[in-house]
Amino acid sequence: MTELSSADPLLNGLNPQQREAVEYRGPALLIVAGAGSGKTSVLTRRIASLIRGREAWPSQILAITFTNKAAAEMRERAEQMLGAATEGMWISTFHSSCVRILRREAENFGFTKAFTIYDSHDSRTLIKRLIKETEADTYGLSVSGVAGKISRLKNELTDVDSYSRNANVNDPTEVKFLEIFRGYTRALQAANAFDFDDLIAQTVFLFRAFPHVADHYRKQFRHVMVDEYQDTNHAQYALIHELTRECADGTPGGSLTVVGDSDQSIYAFRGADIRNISEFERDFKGAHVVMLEQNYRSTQTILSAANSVISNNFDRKDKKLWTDVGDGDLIVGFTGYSAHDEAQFVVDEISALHAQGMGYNEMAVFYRTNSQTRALEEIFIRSALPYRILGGTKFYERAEIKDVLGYLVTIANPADSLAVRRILNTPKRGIGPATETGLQNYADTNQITLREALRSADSLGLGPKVSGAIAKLSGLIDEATALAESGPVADVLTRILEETGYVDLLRATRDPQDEARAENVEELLAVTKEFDKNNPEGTLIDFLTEVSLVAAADELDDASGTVSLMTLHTAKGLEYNAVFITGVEEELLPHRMSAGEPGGPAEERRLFYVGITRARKRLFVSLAMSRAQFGQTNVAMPSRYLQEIPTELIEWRQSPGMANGRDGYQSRALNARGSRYDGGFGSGELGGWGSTEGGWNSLEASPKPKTEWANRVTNKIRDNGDLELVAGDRISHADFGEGTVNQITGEGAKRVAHVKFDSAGAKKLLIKIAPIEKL
DNA sequence: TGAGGCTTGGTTTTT
DNA sequence: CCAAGCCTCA
Repeated sequence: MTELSSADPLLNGLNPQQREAVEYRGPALLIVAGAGSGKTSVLTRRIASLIRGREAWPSQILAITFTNKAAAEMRERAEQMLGAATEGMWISTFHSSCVRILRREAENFGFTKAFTIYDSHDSRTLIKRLIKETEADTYGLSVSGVAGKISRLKNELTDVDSYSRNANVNDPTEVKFLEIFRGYTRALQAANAFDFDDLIAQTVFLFRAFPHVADHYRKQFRHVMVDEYQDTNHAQYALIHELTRECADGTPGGSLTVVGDSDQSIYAFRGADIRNISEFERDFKGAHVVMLEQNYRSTQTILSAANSVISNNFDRKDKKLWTDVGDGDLIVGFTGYSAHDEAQFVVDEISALHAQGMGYNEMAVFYRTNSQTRALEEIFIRSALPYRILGGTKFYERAEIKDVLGYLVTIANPADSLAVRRILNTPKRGIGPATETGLQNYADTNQITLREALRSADSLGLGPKVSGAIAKLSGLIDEATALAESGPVADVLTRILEETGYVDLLRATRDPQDEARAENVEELLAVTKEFDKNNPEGTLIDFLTEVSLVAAADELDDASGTVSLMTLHTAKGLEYNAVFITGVEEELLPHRMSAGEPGGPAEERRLFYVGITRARKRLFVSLAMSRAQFGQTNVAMPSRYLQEIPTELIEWRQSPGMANGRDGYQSRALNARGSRYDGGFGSGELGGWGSTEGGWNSLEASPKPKTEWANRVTNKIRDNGDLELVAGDRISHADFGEGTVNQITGEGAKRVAHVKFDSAGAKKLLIKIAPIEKL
């Protein structure tokens, strides 16, 4: 081991803990990296110091991240330090590392290196067909239920055989599920395809089944580093274990460095197991732990709020983020009357910050659920503020893109019948479901693939028109396959588009959205050209791999000059000068679905924590008093997490407890220590929030909301609380006039009156807040 | 084969 | 309320 002098530029500007994280040498190292503590910098410097100190060759480094973006960032930073010496390093995501290994080793276990990667949509399509075939829906099995269960099992490394060994054969539903699981596994194998979860799980199975193969990679990767370790699921954990295990010939496993922050674990619902990090020291005996607590991102005010919130999670290693940049501004809180009112606040503050010189791309708005974008978008558009929404429908998930990719997949992997089915009648060429079934049956009886069956269309006794169409399609595939042998991907795609007329057909329709679809396809063509340019040696398979594993078409370009809107989940790993966290309400944050689950509220708290710690300088938290959801307007309660921010750190523009505009007034109830809010929709009571002046109840005295948008929702929010209504009652509504109650549904605060109005028709009203009177 | 009506379900989702 | 998917009918 080479001693690094303290003048080493690699250690410049590092604090003692960071330095230790770079310099420590041993079999296992856990870097507990709080938000904004410079972990990427530490990780890349650690790599650089291994190379510079001649402790490792580049090819012995394996650095694993979860996202392409994180991998790209790490590679870029490593290149800045090491230049060409980074060549040969594996710096990539879990999934692409596994694909790389699987492509090399696929022939060991019944796949070819041309295998397809099924995304979750492909999986569902397949499962849907299996459910239909086995009539499993009559057993209460749904596509999403089965897909979710299969995914969970794979993440736990349970394959069909081990599942069947423990299955309860007396439970017909379980037997049915097993049948589908088996069919699904067979179909993937027959199609020479892996789903996302397989990529990890099959690599683990490969290593376990072929120790000499595993040894090869163990000997290659002497230094394994894993980022965001708190988000690893069991399969990923096992993969890391397998990679760093001792070889059969006694060669010790490589050194393992993991970086993570259990306070930022927000993917438990996807199988991430927080114990992987919290029990790291138990798993890897002699592991060394370094804690990075100094934060280089946020003001002390923001960090104090974050610390205070997260400290409410028990069962965590205590750590306190701190900074030496000073307190900065107070957090600003706002309570809107409605989601639109809240959005108006966000927009107003963004305009003000922009007027003070902050760029739009330095600001971001976070929310818990995608459906919250609607109100925000409306106000952003109306205010002409530039914005973009991250996440949402991904480019490669669009139907038109998947159609076109179906051709490329068919060419690259002829065994993939799912892809063949997709393109069979796309664009329309008269090959209907009956023909498809006929072809599939023919393929099954003759033990050939669907692709091969297309060549025998003549012997199927189909009409001349259909046979001709199949022959033409088959010819096109052959032709394009030949082209793909040597030619660039763009040429293959161009030929397909020409022969099928796909884009022209889209342009010819009257649906205005088809123009956008045509543009998307042309965008894809541009992507292939770009790929060809960047990868002169790249094959069609390489292209498809990249496409499958790149999520959103790299949405991040920070120079765009727009405000970014995204979910709290998407926000992880990002940072902005100003951050708005919206919808900080019970039922939303924590979300109603997770509030009852074990560990749910704690994970939601971490989500809030992640949101808070994204902010560098300014943090805004906002909520609405009423929120429309599923067509109904519900009373919303401030989130329990709001109370966990110390009073003195928030300046309320309009506080939840008292929104009547008296300057300087702050709800004592809101920030009072120990006054735990435990009410909810079902409780029928307002809980601890209203103790000063009745919480939401006092709102009738409020001044009119400042935005005209608020008028869209009734601004006379009142509390009819215990107003008793029964079917047959006559009522009067402020907007709809008089009517008769037909029935009452729901309970407590959620009681809904179904009213037939004399002139306004039938309406459903939330009794608690509707502006109604019993006549 | 496509349009339109009906049902259903509606957290989050790095790959 | 509202989007996606399914079914039905011309």
